[in-house]
Amino acid sequence: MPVFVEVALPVPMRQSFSYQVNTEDEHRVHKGIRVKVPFGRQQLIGLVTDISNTCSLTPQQIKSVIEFLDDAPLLPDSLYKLTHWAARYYFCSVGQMLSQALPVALRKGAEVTANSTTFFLATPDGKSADLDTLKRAPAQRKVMTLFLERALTQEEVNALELSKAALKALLERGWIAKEVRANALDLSWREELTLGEDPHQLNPEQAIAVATLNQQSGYHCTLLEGITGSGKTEVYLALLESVLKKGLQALILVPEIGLTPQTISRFKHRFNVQVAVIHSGLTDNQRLNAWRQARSGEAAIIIGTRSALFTPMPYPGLIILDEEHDSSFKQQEGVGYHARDLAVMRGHLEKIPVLLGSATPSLETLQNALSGRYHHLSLGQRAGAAEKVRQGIVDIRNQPLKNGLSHALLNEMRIHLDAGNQVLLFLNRRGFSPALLCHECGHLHECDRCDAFFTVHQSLGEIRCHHCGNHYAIPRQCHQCGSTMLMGQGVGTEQLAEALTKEFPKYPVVRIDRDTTSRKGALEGHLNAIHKGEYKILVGTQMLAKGHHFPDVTLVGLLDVDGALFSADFRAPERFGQLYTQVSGRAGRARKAGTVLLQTHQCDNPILRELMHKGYGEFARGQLEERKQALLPPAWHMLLLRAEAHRPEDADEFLNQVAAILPQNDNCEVIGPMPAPMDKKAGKFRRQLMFQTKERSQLQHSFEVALPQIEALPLAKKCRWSLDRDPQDLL
DNA sequence: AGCACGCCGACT
DNA sequence: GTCGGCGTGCTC
Repeated sequence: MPVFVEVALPVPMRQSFSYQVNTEDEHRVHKGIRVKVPFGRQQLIGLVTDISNTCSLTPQQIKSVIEFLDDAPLLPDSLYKLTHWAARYYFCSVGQMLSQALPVALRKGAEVTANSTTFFLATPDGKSADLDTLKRAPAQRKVMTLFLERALTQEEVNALELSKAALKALLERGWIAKEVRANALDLSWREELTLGEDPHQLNPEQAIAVATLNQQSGYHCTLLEGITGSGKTEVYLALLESVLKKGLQALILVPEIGLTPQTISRFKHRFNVQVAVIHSGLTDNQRLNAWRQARSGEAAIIIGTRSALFTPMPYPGLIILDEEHDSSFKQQEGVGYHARDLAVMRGHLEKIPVLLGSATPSLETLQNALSGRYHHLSLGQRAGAAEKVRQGIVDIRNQPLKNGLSHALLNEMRIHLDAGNQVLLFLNRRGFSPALLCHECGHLHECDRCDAFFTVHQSLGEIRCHHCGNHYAIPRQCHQCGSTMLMGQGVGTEQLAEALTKEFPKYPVVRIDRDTTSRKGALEGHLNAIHKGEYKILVGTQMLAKGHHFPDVTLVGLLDVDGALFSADFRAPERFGQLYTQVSGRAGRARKAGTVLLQTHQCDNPILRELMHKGYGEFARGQLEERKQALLPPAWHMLLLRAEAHRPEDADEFLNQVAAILPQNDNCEVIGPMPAPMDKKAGKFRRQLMFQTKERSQLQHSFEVALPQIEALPLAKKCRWSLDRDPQDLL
């Protein structure tokens, strides 16, 4: 009987591919192993997802497996299940999901386990050599000094970026030698755990949290809500200790920006165990190495960003996701999976506890905590927002603005700068979409059919409601006061930094945003310069808010509050609340009193009032209620379809046909198609369609039925389209 | 995603 | 005359 296999390949197609297995290879076939197969004119490596004796394709269509790369499944059963679950949830193929989940090196055919490690070590000659003979070769001398301390692996040598030439010279001299040693698996940490430092004394709150969490067994998900500086990390460390003592591994996920050397060393110093670090900056081989350490069980702690979620652990014990509200946990391109949601599912499948930590929890997690699905623990909960900070609102209605800056703010800046302090200005560009605002009276143009604001589409000359699709031409006058001073566009960071340089020539300005920090190490460099006081005025986006401490900053200004509060993006107020809470905790942390100033046209805005006076907790609960009223996530479930075409009609027509396929009733609604807020990008026109349902299962079921029909539409091939389940932003 | 085929503009 | 631009189509 012939044997066929289904293979999940790393190609962006929602399907698997069938191959035949040659008779002599049949004994090598197992689910979950890697195979090399012919694919078009290329050869690819994929994972066997199924084995059967029948195949619906004709013999001419089918090709044979070229090679079997593994003897046993690559992933533990729980991760295999997680991948399948995620593929179904995000409406993609297992192959697409795996291409995110597996280290690139494994997709290129690397061995799963390293059998040997290459070491460089000092030879007896080298040890007895006189270093002074290297006086004229400082590079060699430096390298040699390192090797006299201990042997280094090839990996370490690469990571330290030692001079290749010096290394070669020393090898030729015979002072150091290369040695390949067979790997012995060292799992001693599972038998006896030693601490690198004494644990800190926990305060009563922390102790209660740790005790509560330690009582749990099997799957549990807990939200640890702890204000900035309340010592969440100390709770993590105490928890890790008890998990590691049981001989179990822990996975720690942190936001992209949070994986600093300081964070890593905090964990490394406490426990004498191997820590595998996984982040996007690693080379393919470094990443593979960390993955192997985790998979073998040698690494007791795995710490990483989003993609580290898929790291296998033979002895799983705990998953911690820090700053769970951070949007970097949601993948933005390709399969848009959310590491937080998948971490919870992984905890389920592995039967281990999951801990979500944040000072400003996402509404999704808050809802689960309030409904009892998750446990809820609090640290340092105080009434009101950060008390030590002076909060102020600058009403900028009808005020002359200089590049987005009011007189009041400029004056305050001057006071703080002249006192020798630093000033931090935030421009919340992310999630920015212009509402139509009257600069004279502060009136915001609102949709007559929804409780939502219009979004300005400068290129189309129209204003449009992104909740119902209602649209009009851009009005020339304010509907409330008749003024013609209508604003639709804000200022950018670049323009602002330029203006500030002119306004305060004595005080150097630095701009921190995606553009100025894209180069590797650029952010670190800027931050160091800020700490040294080389810059006095700091201009930036959210990037600056996260986890960085600037002890000399005493004034924080938020300029684009209106944009954040009235964006077409329904998550904008939530994000603003998180940002505001973070920066309030930032200003004047060291002995110096801090001030936070908000510029807004809406100084009576209830959201703003609530946030400033009652703090994030109350604010977030209010927001949750609003989402329920508006049938938005997390109350309802959302799937966003984006389409892009050279001709806007194609994208529109395609989405119209999709809309006709999708069910619409009391529990399901379809909104759009409508232009994406950034409707024209690189000469292509972008349109989007929202599908929302009351129940999660309903979205799953309805769309599983609709998807084959959508793919069969002739227009589906004419435009580039993609799906985003639980979208983070609609922009 | 790759990779090939295919059909139009500025260069040795 | 061709090199190369990227539109379109296919991959078990």
